[in-house]
Amino acid sequence: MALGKDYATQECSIASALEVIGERWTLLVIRDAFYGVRRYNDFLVHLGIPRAVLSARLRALTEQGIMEKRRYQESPPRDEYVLTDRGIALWPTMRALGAWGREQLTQVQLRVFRHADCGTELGSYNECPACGTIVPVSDVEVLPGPGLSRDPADPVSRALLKPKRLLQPVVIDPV
Amino acid sequence: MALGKDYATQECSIASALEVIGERWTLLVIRDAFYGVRRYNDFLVHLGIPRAVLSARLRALTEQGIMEKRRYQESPPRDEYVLTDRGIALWPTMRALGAWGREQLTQVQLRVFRHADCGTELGSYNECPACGTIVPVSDVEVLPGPGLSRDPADPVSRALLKPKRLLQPVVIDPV
DNA sequence: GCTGTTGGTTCAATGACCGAACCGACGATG
DNA sequence: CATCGTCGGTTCGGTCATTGAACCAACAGC
Repeated sequence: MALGKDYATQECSIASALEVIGERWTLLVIRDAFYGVRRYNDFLVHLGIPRAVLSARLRALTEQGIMEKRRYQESPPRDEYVLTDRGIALWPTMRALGAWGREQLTQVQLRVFRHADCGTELGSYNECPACGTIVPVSDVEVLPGPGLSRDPADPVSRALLKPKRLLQPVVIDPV
Repeated sequence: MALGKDYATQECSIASALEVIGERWTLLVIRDAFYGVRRYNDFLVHLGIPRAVLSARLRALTEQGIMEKRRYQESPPRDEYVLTDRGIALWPTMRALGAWGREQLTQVQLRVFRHADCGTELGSYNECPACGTIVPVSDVEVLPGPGLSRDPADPVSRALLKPKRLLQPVVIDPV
């Protein structure tokens, strides 16, 4: 999108949202960010996205305040991209979309989301059936579901097989 | 999308979902369908979408079982497009996306969603705070919010100013 | 000095989207 | 019965976005 052409005239918050996150790859970049991917190269190998497109998407997301570019070491200068509060607010959308995809399309559970405090699997509204509360993103634990392949090719997918909290940086182990 | 190129290898229900509904215009067509738009021409004037793209999207959505093409009169033969159960299952996603757009981007409430039974405004999980239940799509009433313009140009937008239930066909009054 | 890693940019080719024009089936009008 | 208008499309040339490969710069380590 980012054409503003017609979406802008829609008078609809869904259209406004799609202006910002509706382009190809954008939501997958955000999904990876929730899973703890932060570095350019990790997005690259995990998504198989063209470099130019990744650059463009990260720049757009940064400009729109959904991600933040952060220097994590000088010399050599290295930056990482992390979700801002605005980006984190997309979690319910991600969950709803993922739940729809699983129920209506794949029929296989690829990932499980649990309440880190009590280990209970979350409902599709991110509520914990045991605690009766909506679980904040930082208390959500992701682990591979029964349908996920056990030995993926790329190192990022391999690192994501370990259970971990959302947003916590993924740890790529050396070859 | 519909390229299947890389999304297919993602092992992720979000990616699968985006394969199907991630293309430009697709989610806006579905949004209109929730609002009761059913006919080719009404989608056309309300969205300002190119005709060829609308045809392609409706065909794809029909093939994927998200919408259904239904003959509503013979002579002249006229069809309408309505959401199937699979399409209706997208409602939580639409709500989540719309809520994010409103809270994080537009800051203006363009539409209000109420529980038709009791008139209470719904939360962003489609729950009725008064009744304490998740409200099914057919019991949701849409009405224009404070931010919506009162005299839109196209007849479909004008017809949508009347409060109505989701999925109930929109009534276009003659010029 | 050479090589490898990270984080990019540039470029030609392909594919998607756009807007305008056209088309066929039919009803209504005169 | 000729013409006009509506509805639901298809076709087509031009433009814009995406793709994949190549290139580049900064730096670390050997």
